[in-house]
Amino acid sequence: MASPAKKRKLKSNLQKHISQPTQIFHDICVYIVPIKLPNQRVQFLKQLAAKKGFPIAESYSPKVTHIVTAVTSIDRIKAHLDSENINKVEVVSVEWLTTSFTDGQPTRVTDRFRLVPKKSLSLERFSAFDRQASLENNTQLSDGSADGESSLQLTKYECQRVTTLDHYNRKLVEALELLESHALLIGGEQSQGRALAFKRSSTAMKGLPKEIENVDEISSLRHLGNHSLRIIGEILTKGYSDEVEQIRNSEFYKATKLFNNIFGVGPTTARYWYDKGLRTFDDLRNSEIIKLTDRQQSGLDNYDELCEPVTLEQAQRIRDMVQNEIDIILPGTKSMLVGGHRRGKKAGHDTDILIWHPEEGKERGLLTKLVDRLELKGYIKYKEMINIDANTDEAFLRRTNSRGLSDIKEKPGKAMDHLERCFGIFSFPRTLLQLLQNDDNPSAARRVDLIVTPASQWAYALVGWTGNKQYNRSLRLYAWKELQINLSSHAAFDCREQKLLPASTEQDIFNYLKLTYREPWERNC
DNA sequence: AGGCTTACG
DNA sequence: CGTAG
DNA sequence: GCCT
Repeated sequence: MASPAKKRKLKSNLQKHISQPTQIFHDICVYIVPIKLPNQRVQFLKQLAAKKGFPIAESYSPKVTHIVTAVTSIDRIKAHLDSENINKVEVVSVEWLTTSFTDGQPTRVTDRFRLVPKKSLSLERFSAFDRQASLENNTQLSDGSADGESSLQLTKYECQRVTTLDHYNRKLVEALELLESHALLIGGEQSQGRALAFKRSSTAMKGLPKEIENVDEISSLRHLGNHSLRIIGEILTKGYSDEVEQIRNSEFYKATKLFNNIFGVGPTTARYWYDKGLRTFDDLRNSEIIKLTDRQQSGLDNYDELCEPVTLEQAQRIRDMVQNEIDIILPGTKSMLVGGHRRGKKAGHDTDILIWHPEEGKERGLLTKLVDRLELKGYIKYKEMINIDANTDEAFLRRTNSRGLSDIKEKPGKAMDHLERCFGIFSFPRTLLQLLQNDDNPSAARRVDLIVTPASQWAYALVGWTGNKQYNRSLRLYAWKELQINLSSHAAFDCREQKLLPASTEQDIFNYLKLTYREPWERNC
């Protein structure tokens, strides 16, 4: 235990300018739980407490009388303190501390400040989370506001909450997504993480049950830190963010974003071209130093048509056409729209079709035949085939093992040369309606993904290909971190039990993962 | 200070 | 490096 | 960038 004098010495540059308290409240001892509070905020509160004469404990001990926390679950506090024995201690919100500072003395603890167990949240979109959070006996911080509205809370993982296409903070989400996209374009090891953090703040905003009017409403929410809150605050107060607009209008962002929109061009290539001084598509076409890959050339050639939104009706027509073909090739084969359209999007950037046969193994060789037929009909402008062979299952288990777990004896994989996926640029005749709107062009180029799955992997393929991307990332991270389950779009492997988890429905997978089932349209993170 | 989804060409 | 949810 |  360091003495107060020693501590003050350690933090001398922080605290030397702080005046001595006029009185010290010896009958209390405050412990600030350093969870969910930015360290800066914790330090600030501690300084203020010292100044105001509030004894602060550096760690939890029996002498503590008030536990101050920004978290909303009593159980999380118990877990953090590794002690159930906090019954005689007041567990209060940060608001209690700040109110006490304002009063100049410890404020009487009322329910307004306590972490109170409460069953039903008033807002439907959080009620599903409540059920999920039954792992952590649900409690909620009462904010005591006059209108009686409950305080907001966010789950650790996006897959634990409902996120729909409709939400209340479009402007804020748009800004945060732009920052994410900018971070990706800048690139570098550091930026990947920053991009993910901005993505998480944006999905956090999508998950909120109402339009935010003041930063204070969300300042203690998970995933919203200094930077995101600053941007949000700016937009709330003056309608826009200087930082965001500066990026949006920058030459770097405009050019790299444009290049990155080309099918086959990722952030690295976009940045490389930008560094070479290129800014427009004409620059690309006229450049003698730039060599386009076949994929990129096709992406550039079809750029305008690929930018046209794919309506649900168009996607359904494409699926119908595919279904007609597979009915001929192998009767009994089924197909369905997945991707954004299954999540309820009315306009997507591509079409994803999942194909399978109820009888395991019958699907072998199907994709090659299907693509051959589509090619003969002239529907395919560009394609890439992705092969999943017998080694895949082995590879899956190898990777699983390399995450630090023991070897697996039994290898379930059996040899099957099995084409799993075809992605490319297809071309379809436009409908009469489309022709009326597009003067000359009789056909429309569309990004299409065809995915063939064995029946045994259908549920995993369905979850994976329904997405969205962020939902999948959160689901897989959650599965691994919380349950030591390795999840992919083929299977799930439980590393504790050392066994694959067979699933025939999406619900089976949610059950394995101890998650509340989410409808596809609730997975729009 | 480390981690950030997973699997394919 | 790129593709996909 | 944000969480642990």
